[in-house]
Order: sequence, then structure tokens, then C-alpha cells
Amino acid sequence: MNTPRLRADAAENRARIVEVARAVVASSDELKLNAIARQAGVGQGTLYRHFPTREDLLAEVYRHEVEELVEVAPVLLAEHDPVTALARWFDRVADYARVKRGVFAAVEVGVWQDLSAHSLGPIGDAMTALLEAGKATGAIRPDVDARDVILLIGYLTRLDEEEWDTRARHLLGVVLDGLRSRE
Amino acid sequence: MNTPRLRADAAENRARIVEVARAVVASSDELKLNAIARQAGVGQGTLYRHFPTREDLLAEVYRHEVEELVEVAPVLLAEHDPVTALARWFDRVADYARVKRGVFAAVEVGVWQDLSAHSLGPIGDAMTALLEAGKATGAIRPDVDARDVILLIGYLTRLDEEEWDTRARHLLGVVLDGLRSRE
DNA sequence: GATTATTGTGGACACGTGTCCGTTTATATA
DNA sequence: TATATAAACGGACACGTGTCCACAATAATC
Repeated sequence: MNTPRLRADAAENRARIVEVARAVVASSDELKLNAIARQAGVGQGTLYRHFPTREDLLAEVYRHEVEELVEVAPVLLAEHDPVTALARWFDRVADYARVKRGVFAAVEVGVWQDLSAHSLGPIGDAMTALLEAGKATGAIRPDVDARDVILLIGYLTRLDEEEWDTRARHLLGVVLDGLRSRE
Repeated sequence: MNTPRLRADAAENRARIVEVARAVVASSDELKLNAIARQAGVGQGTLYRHFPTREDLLAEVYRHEVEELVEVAPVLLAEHDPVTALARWFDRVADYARVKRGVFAAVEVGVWQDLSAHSLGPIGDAMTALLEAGKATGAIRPDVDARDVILLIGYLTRLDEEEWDTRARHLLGVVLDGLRSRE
């Protein structure tokens, strides 16, 4: 399924790149592409063919985290009303984003990829599910979509450590209010 | 007042850098710092001493535009109710941001500078005035400030040309709703 | 196993950013 | 005008990004 013919050595290299990247990110949250290539014992070109942009690599590195976010969405919807579920989900995103800034980039690329295709990818679908549930009950305004939400909460990436505490959660609340229907 | 001793040649160089930068930005909206230095006939070091970051240079390049935004705020407040005034002001910002992406960076640096000092700078004051007016009538929630607004509308810089039309204005509306008091 | 088309490789290269520091130049003083 | 000193200069340098392409390895075919 996800092997549309991949040469053996290519797969090895790819795996090694991801492995090294994960290790580097885990210990420093930094990601210097050329350093990854060197440590993985491959050339720059090889790295860039496997992962054309830094975001593509981050998406792979943080795939587990993103999958967790995808999976928790329906759980939250089952337990709470749609707006609360969305709020809780925002909290999860913020938790990840705070510790590992790269997670948000991974989420971002997940929603942005396939702009041409109609698919949003799993993460986009998860966000869409949350929004649609809210629209169905009339709690969320009908004219917003997953991309809108990504754009609005993107400020999380530009917040530094010290402003995080005072602004991150607070502004998620403001955004949430903006997403609600005005009765 | 703004000349705490500045050597003659330094002033000349500074002026020439800004002049060149303005010309370059006007014709392409791009700003390659080393190219500016070369065209202005100064070394890289000189450019970086006058403008430590690219944003500082942008702030100077777009000073007129930013001043216009500062001045229009009280006018809008005189003509409209606070929320409408804020909405109109957002429109102005969006107009600038669309044509010249750098304007928003200039606004951003204007509000962010002097984080240590309590002053927000003129642009921050203008935004604050709009927000305070709204808080006074109860239309705007009391727990938001100028920095919050900058963070929220920062998505404008990450929007490309084709998504602009469908999302920029629309999301400004969403943000505005988030800023309103929930009655 | 040899041949061949194709896929993948890797490192040199061009570019932009930002820093550092030895040298130059303006200005105050005499 | 000569001198001292502090301010300003400028370009070399180190670094990270991303591209390009001659070459090498693989896997399919005979």
C-alpha cells in the first residue's frame, strides 16, 4: 500500500534518516538538515529527495504524536459536547506544541498537503470531524473549515516560552469563541 | 531628540540603506539584506549595525504606512462604534498586508518592541485605543490586549495569494467575533 | 550470470544570513 | 592644524538551506 516500489537501499536510507532525526529532535528540539544527513551517513541530496521540505521530515518524525491527535478526536466527541471536545482537543495540541514546537509543523503540513486533492489527510479529517459535530448542533459557525483553524491557532508556533503561559491557553479560548455561532 | 549623537557619515549611510531598501521593496517586495548592502555601497556589518534584524529595516521602510495606520485609528473611532472601528481598522491592515507583506512585519515589530519597557510604541497604542474603546462599551472582552490581536491576525503573513481571497477577510471576522464579549 | 533501464546517491555548489574584528574616519580637544 | 579617541566601517568568514547532476547501485529481462 505504502510501498509503490521502493528500492531496498532507498528504504534503508530513509529509515536511517528518520531514526537519526528522531534522536536529534528528542534531545534538542532542533533540526539541522545537513547535520542529519551527515549523521545518517547520506548526502544532502538523498535527504532532500526523501523529504523535500523540513516540514515533510518533521511530519514523519512526529507521526506518532499526530496519530494520537487523530485518534483522540472521536473519543473526545463521544465524551463531550462538540465545543468542549474541540476545546479539549485544542488543549492537546497546545500540550504538544509547547514541548515540541515541531509537532505543530507536522500538524500543519498534515492539513495543508494535498491542497490540490480534496483530501485533507487524517489530521485534517479529525479536525473536520470536530468542526462538523459542532456545526450539526449549531454551536459552531458553519463557515469555517480545518484550514481556517490551523491558520488561527498557528500563533502557537510564534510564542516564546515566557509568553506561553499568559497567552497560549487564553487565546485558544478567544479563537474558540470566534468559531462559535453567535446566537 | 532622535539624534543622540550620530556621526555624519553614519547618518548618510543609514539614509542610503533605507532609500535603497525602499526602492527594492517597491519593485519586488523582496528584501535580500546582502544585496541591499551592496547596492547601498556599504558593508554587511554596517547594514546590520543600523538594523540588527530584517524586521527593524522593514519597520523603517514602511514607517509611513504604519504611521497612517496609527493616525486612522482615532478617526475610525470618531466615526463608528468601537467594534465597527476595529473591523475597519483590520481591513486597512489587511489591505496593506496583501500588497506588501512586509507591512505586517513592520506592524508586528512595532507592537513587540520594548517588551521589557511598558511602552508598546505608537502602533501598539493605536491598537490599544481601539480595544479599550470597545471594552468601555462592553462590546469587546476585557481580557485581550494589543499583543493578543497581533498574534491572532498574524496568520495574514502565512497566507498565499490564492488563499487570500477566500480566507483573509473571512478570518478577520472570526477573530473579531472572538474578541467580542459574549453576552 | 550478463545486460540494461531505471532508480537512487552524494557531495560540490550557489545563495542568503548574521557575526566578528582589524582598519578607517569623523569629531572633539588643544 | 595636529592629535587622540571613540564611533563607524566593511568584508571575510562560518553556517544552514536547497539544487543539481555525474555517477553508482539495484532489479528486471534475457
